[in-house]
Amino acid sequence: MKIHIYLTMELEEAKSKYIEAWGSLGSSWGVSRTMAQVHALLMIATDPLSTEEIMEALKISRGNVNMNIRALMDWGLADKVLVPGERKEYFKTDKDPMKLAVQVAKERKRRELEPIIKILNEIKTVESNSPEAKEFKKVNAELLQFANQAESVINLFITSNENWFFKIIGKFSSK
Amino acid sequence: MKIHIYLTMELEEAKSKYIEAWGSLGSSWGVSRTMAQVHALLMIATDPLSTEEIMEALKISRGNVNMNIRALMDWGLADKVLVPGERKEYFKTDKDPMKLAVQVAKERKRRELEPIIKILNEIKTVESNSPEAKEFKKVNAELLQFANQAESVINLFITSNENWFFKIIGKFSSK
DNA sequence: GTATACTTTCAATATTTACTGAAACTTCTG
DNA sequence: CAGAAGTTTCAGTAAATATTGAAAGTATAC
Repeated sequence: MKIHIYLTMELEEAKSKYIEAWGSLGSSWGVSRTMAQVHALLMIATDPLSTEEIMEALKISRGNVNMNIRALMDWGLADKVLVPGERKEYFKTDKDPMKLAVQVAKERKRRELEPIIKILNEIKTVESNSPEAKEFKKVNAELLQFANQAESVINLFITSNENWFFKIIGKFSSK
Repeated sequence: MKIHIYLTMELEEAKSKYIEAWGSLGSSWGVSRTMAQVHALLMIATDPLSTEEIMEALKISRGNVNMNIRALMDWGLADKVLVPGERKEYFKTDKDPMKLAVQVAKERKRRELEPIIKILNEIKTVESNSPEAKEFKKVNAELLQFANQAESVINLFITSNENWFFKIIGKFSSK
């Protein structure tokens, strides 16, 4: 029995670490800390969780859980699960990191990359007679080219199912 | 003359748009808005700029310029330029977007990906007798594998010079 | 050495962003 | 339809982050 308790503690500690790490990483994939923590919690939960369970696990308010769950659903990172006979709503997330990554790539492309490509294309039309303007256009064109290349990499990543993407990369990186 | 003025205005407008867009994109590559704006300004400047010029262009304080320039140098995104006979310091950035991207990838790998890989490896050692712990370990292992794959993609990108990376991708994405 | 021309630092402040909690709203159930 | 069980909203507040500006620090020139 003693051993059992010890193991449970260990697991709990590992879980907190996991949630904490995921939370602090959150800002790097363009997501708030709490949103990432809720996501982490869903990642490691064996079953879908209710609002109450999330509240308790992360010590955050009902409103906060609701807002962040909604944001996660908006990103396509969490789903509502309805248990027959139950009135409460439960939430789950896909546990496959690859699917998560594809989803994040998709959303960020739409939210960040596409708007800047649009602006760079608009700027392309600026008149350029002065040397200063010429230089500016050149920098702009290079950045636009780069952004387009980045977009095609992301598209490749999004459309490639499973880890086909990584297999390709693996082949080349060993050279 | 009238035309000249018009063209100048156009260019100035394009420049502001560029700086603004780059600034709002900033947060997505893990950099503050002002830091990204300073960077944008250096990107489109024909010559290295002094602290005063940056202050004036972006309407920000001396201390703010100093801090953000330092952060950019810390990221390897800006360099000090000393003009012989001049006491003032000037700053420039590399105008090649590919070099910028490599630099950002390098820094973010170090600051974000590596720490989480470290934590995931630590967590891997948790004892797992209960089914719950087994499930947790499985999720953890999958994420670790994914993180390692991501790291090798980034490494490939960092070590590949010029757009060798994109040439490879291009070959496959056309399939 | 000291006057000058700058750069750096940092406490105070402003701005932005996230969180709470309670009230309003929406089902469902008998 | 009334009440119960649950969800959503949002004004107020708390926390985190960024910015200023002035004082302290540094280097150069004379």
